[in-house]
Order: sequence, then C-alpha cells, then structure tokens
Amino acid sequence: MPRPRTTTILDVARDAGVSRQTVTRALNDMPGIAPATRDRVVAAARALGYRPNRAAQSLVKGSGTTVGLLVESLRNPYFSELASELGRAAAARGWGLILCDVGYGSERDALLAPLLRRVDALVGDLPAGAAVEVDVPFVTIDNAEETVGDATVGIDHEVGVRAALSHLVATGHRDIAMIDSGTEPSPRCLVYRSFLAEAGLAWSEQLEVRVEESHDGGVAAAATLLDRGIALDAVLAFNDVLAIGAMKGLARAGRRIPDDVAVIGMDGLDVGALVTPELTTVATDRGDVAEAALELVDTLLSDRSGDGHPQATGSAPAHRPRRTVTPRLLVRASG
Amino acid sequence: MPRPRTTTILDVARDAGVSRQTVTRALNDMPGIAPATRDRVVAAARALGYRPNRAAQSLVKGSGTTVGLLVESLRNPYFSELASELGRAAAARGWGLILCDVGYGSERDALLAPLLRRVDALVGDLPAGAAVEVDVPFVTIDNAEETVGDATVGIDHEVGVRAALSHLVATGHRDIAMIDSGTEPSPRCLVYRSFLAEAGLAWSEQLEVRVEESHDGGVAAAATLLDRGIALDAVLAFNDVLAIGAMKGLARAGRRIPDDVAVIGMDGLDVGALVTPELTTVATDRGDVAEAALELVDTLLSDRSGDGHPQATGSAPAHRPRRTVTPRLLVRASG
DNA sequence: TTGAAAGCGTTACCAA
DNA sequence: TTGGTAACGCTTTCAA
Repeated sequence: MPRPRTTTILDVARDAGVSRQTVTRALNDMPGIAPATRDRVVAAARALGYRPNRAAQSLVKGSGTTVGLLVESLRNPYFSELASELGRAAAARGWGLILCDVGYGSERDALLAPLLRRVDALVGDLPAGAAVEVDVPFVTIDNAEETVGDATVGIDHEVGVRAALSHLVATGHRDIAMIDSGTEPSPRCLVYRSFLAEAGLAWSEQLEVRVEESHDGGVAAAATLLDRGIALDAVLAFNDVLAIGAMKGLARAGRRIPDDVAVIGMDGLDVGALVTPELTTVATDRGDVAEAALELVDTLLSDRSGDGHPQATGSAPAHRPRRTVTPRLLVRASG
Repeated sequence: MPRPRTTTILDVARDAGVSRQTVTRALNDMPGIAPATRDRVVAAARALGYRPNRAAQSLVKGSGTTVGLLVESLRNPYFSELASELGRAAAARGWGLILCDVGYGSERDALLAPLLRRVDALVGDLPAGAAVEVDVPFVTIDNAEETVGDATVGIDHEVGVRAALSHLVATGHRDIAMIDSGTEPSPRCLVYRSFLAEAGLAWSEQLEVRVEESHDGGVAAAATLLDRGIALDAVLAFNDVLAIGAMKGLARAGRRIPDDVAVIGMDGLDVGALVTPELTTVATDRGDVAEAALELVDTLLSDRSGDGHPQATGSAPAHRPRRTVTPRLLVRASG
C-alpha cells in the first residue's frame, strides 16, 4: 500500500525555484540567505501546506529521547501527579513523555503494542496480565514484586508505615486497623504487624481488611471493619485513595473523623487536601521519584554494552540499578 | 559535535556474518530465514546491545501521528481526566500522545519549544502569555476567546448553566451566588445573570465573586461571600475545582452543605464523588470531548491544501472547524 | 534462504 | 548567497 504522497522539501524547492538546501535555510531561520529568497521560499511552503517530516529530521539530527509512561489509569490521582512530575522532569532533559495509559480494557494489549514501539524507554508498571513484549529499558516504580523491569525506584515504606503509626500512637490511638491492598498481606502490612507487636498493641486478623485498590474499595473496607464490631479508633490505609474511600465509608456510618476514628493514608496526594477533614498522610515526593526514574532511564540508555535486558534472557537477574525515595509524615491541619 | 556512534544494524550484520537485510528479517520476525541464522543474528544483536533507531524506522515506514497535549498542569484533575481520555482515543487511532505540561514556570517557553517540535498536532490550550510559535494544527478545547487555534471543541455552557440553576431552583433555592473565574464576567456568568433575571430571582453584584481558578480560589471565594453578609442559600461555581474549594470554605465557616448552602459545580470530575457530601455538578463527557478533538485534528491533518494556519497569516480567520459537546446535569446522591 | 541496491525526507559539509 | 553531494539507519523491492 503506497503511502499517499506528501509534499516534501523538494516540492517547495521546485515551486520556489531554488534548491532544497536553500529551503532548509529559509525554513529554519539559518543565516546566509537573501531575504527575498527566504520570503519566496516561505510563501511557496505555505502555499503548498508543507510541513517537514519529523522522522527525517530526527534521523539526521539524532532523535531525541522519548520515554513512555505506563500507567493503569491517569484518572487515579497518584498516576496523574506522577505523570505531571515526569513530564516536567522529561522536558527539563529535552525528552518527550508519551502516555501509555490504555487501562484494563480487552483491547489493551492491542492498543499498547503500537505505543511501545514509539518509545526509547519505559517508566511505570506493566498492567497485570499484559501480554506485550517490552524490549526497551524499563524502570519500575514502587514495584513490590521486582520481577520485571531493568531498574527500579523504590519507596521506603518501612519508614513510612512506622512514621504513620507512630503518629497515631502519639495522638493517643490504640486500636489501629489496616486497610490493605491486594489479596496477600503487602510489605506495608507486614511492617504494620511488626510495629504493633513492638509497640505492645493488640493485633488480630480482624484488624486487617484487604480490598481492591480503589476509592470504592476503601468505602467497602470501612464498612467491613465497622461490621466486625471490633474496637477501632484509627485506620491506616495502604494509600490515600483507599484512605479517602475509608473516610467516606466512615462518614456514611455516622462516625466522626478524627474524633471517633482517625484515618491516615500514604502517598501525599493533592486530593487529600480537598476532602474534609484533610487527610493526614505519609507523603512521597513525586518530583524526587520522577527525577530518580529518569536518572535510571538515562543510565540504562547509555549502558549500550552487553545485555541490557537481563530479565529477558532468562539468566539470573544481574545488577538491578535502584534508587530509593523515603516518604515523610505530612500532617494536614484541618480547618 | 559528532554524535556518539551507536550500534547499528550493520554492526549486528558484521558480527553475525550476514547482510543487514537478514538482520532486519531476523529481528522483525519475518518469514524466509533459517532458524539457525535467526538465532545467530539475535544473539549478536543482544551481545551488542543493539536497538533499532526509531527515527529511521519511522522514516521508512511512515511515521505515525503524534499529538501533543498542552495543559497548564496535570495536577488539575480536569486536565488529568482529559489526558486519560485523549490517551485512549489516540491509542485507538494508533496515535501517540505527548505530554506538554510544563506549567507556568519561568523556563516554561524554553521547555515547551522542544516539545512542540516533536508533535504533528496540538490539543489543549496555550498557557496565557506563552511566547512560542505553534506551526502545527492546533485544536483548542472550551476556549472562550477563540483567538487561537485552527479548530475548537466547544462546550455548550448555556445549557449547562441553565441545567444547574434549574436544579437549584427546583430544590427550593432562591439566593444563588456565583463563583466565577478570571477578572471579567465569564460567558457562564452572563448566562447566570440572564437566568436569574428570567426566573425573577434577585441579582446583585454582591452575589458574584471572581477568583483564581483553583481550589484555594474557591475557599477564598466562599469566605468572601460569607463576609458580605448577604442572603445566600446556594452557590454555582464556574467549575468543580472551585466548587470543592467553596465546600471547604463553607465547612470551615461552619455552614452545612447542602442544608445551609447548596453547592453546584461544573465539569463532572471524579473528585466530586470523593468529597462529602458528594458534589452535584454539570458533567461534560470528556470521552466525547477527546474524540471530537482528535476528529478535528484528523481533519486538519488531512487538509494538506492551501493555508492550514489562517491565524498565522494575519488574514481574516477562515472557516474554523468546530464540534460542540453538551453537558448534562449529574446529581450525585450523598450516601 | 540470502544479498545487493534503491530509496524514505531531511540536514550538514564543502565548493562554487 | 547558493547548490551539489553525502550521510542518517532502516525497510523494501528485486535478484541470485
């Protein structure tokens, strides 16, 4: 299927009665061209609706780096804040950031594949169950499994969870539940258990609830906890989205926050400041995360030697570059 | 400055002892190659850390379309929802979506310029005061001034504002203020005035407050309205972000929502469902907006004839393609 | 099954 | 001030 012929620099050159290099000079504001000639070329270009072929430009100039951002959904505020920071960090390096956010639809893999062909590297996380082949450097972020990707930005949740729980204890709470994400106890949840044990606080399985990582999941989790009829004066949530869902669930049940039940989240999302009362949280600096991710991309990209993709070879994972970001407690004064 | 020599297909060919076309065949899973040869080529490519040059690929295959999304900040949930929908719509067409979100910093123009070179078209809005030249098709969204761009997606706020106000009146409200955005009465505000007049409701300048379009702006606006000591039982906000800010401002002043003062927003953002009580709003389908925007881009892109950029020529604006999306009232039951 | 040659549209370098 | 020639790295005919 022969591509429809587009107007090229040669068409402009012909119409303007000059050579193509002269067209280049005229259109790129380069020195060494007579104003009259330039005007003539510009006019011809405009008349023809000429637009330079970016691929050809990139080829000859050295194509700039393009990073793909792989996220489940930009409607999740965590990812949109991350995208915002990555966009800035990428722009600062002269890199482009392409959105690879095609959600969990059935056509996901089909939509994803072409996008992956456009990027020099990938940042984010492959949706669970995606059957696409990644053959570019891949930096994961806060990836618990660490079975995929060539490098990772870790977040020190050990510190984060302890900061959150210390805050709850310091403010007089004793019966602290945890709303966890997924089907198995997450690493954060294990830290939670350790902390309770070390602090001499009561723990039971009834204090934990595991739900889908969404607002509605948080709402449901709160209801579940209340239904259990256990003593409960505080809730630690796996992240802010769940925490805000929990706040809604508690409010619906008539519980006052934080007087009856305190809620603490993790992430430090902007949206935590919009709800009432404002959400106390363990904030991770997503600017730092973005910067660390792009540094890792840079490293992988310049590392042209040997096997850039250990995980693809089936051999034992080689050194996996890693940067770690440490969250800090963010207490938001409500009203 | 000679670019550092990267490993090309020829290096692989040399190492594998084949010609470069054979390398292409091996690496692109094309038929007509002996398995043994393929393995040898693949091994050589991996050993060299070979990665195909995308620009060269694009050049020869016909580069796919890349659209730039120009937004003030992805941290504004309106834009992140828009970005999400545009990303999907673009992926469905096999297009890429590049983020051009560099905010309002002082280096903005410097960061923006390189990004604009990578796109075939632009969707969104140029930040006020940006001094960059756009020389690709540009589709604006809900742009009041309509002085920039080659095509636009309009939103019928006339319908939206009337729907919102009708709802307030139907639910028994009479003293309806408006939190407007900007420094001059917006088009939405003019509809508000008309509606009040037609409905025989009292209007005064005291009922209007104009603030910066942000959450804090909304908080401040609520405080301002309350300070005026006017009768007030409902507030119409220019958009959801302002509305949610207003909710917080009202809550801080001890007003109950919606019993003391009802609040209604416009946009239908997801975040409206997270706050308590949930925000009633006039929702615009951002999937439709995104689809309309890309259709317009498609139109502009295929319109290779004549002057594709009327606004740049200084001549009278020619036909400006336009699609309009109509919002609908979204009443969210508050749990 | 493999290889040689011909572009793809642009910019860079050097000579006129 | 201009134009010719040579890359840029890849894919796609067409022959061998």
